[in-house]
Amino acid sequence: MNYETLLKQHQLKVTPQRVGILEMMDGAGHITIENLFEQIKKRFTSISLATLYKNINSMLDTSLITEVKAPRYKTHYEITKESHAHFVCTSCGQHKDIAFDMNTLCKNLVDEITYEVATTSVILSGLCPKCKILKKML
Amino acid sequence: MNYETLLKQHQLKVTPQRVGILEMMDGAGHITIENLFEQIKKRFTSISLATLYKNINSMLDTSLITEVKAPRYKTHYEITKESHAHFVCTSCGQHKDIAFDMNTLCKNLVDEITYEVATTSVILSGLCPKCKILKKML
DNA sequence: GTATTTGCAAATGATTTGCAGTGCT
DNA sequence: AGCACTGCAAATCATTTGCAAATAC
Repeated sequence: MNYETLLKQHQLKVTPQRVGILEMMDGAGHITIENLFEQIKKRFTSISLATLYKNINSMLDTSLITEVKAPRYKTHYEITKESHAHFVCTSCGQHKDIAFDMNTLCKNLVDEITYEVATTSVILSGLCPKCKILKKML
Repeated sequence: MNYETLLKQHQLKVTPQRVGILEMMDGAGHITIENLFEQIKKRFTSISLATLYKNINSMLDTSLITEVKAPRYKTHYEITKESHAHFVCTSCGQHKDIAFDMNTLCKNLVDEITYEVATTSVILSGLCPKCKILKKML
């Protein structure tokens, strides 16, 4: 993925900090502000948390990135991609993407004449395969 | 709905504050901490925000209530009920419940042998009928 | 009577803002 | 050059904690 192009497509100026944020977010899949700040400080020693928030907000405003707010967990951020569901493990906290046809869901869910669905977010939580096995061994 | 019974069923002591919180939450359908505090102060003049948070947390811990975290909106709380989706209007902020068969969704979404889905949350956002019409009139 | 809950004040955590200096196009 | 972005410090907003008095059971 070319992060510079991505930024320009969303009417945002290309700065090394922004490119770094996108690289790390993409590498992690989805990441919290806290983890993102820890990571990014390694490369940009003097980056400020305020800059991180400002950039996250600009990128949200232009829909370059998406917020994932799962019940009981800190907000995660990810580069906007195809409709998908999120699975959050209640034991290890792992977030995993799950293929999911959101368009079909919307058609079934909402009468399209009355509601106009723009964005959707599906969050499941429970036990991932690893934690399911670990729990049995206790 | 009998709030005292509901509290007892969830191993929580019955206090007037807790009953009041549940009444207001039930009346509103789903409500933010901020709005809940405004409302509840009218009846319990000296209630503290700390008490509100403590109670919200106890009720979450016992699953008496559920958190609804929609992207771009403040967290809402609701009394736990049947699986349903939420529709959030991006124009007026209205939250509306939508009937939704979550069990069927889960079966399709996740291979049940590997993942164990405990809770699900579906959030849609877009324009509600009222705002859709208003927008056309501009 | 004992354990839990309440309310207050203070602490902590998360996010935003203002402003001077710097960097992108 | 001009406007947007960065980094710092301070402000604001959200949530939690400790403790003494009050309340539930």
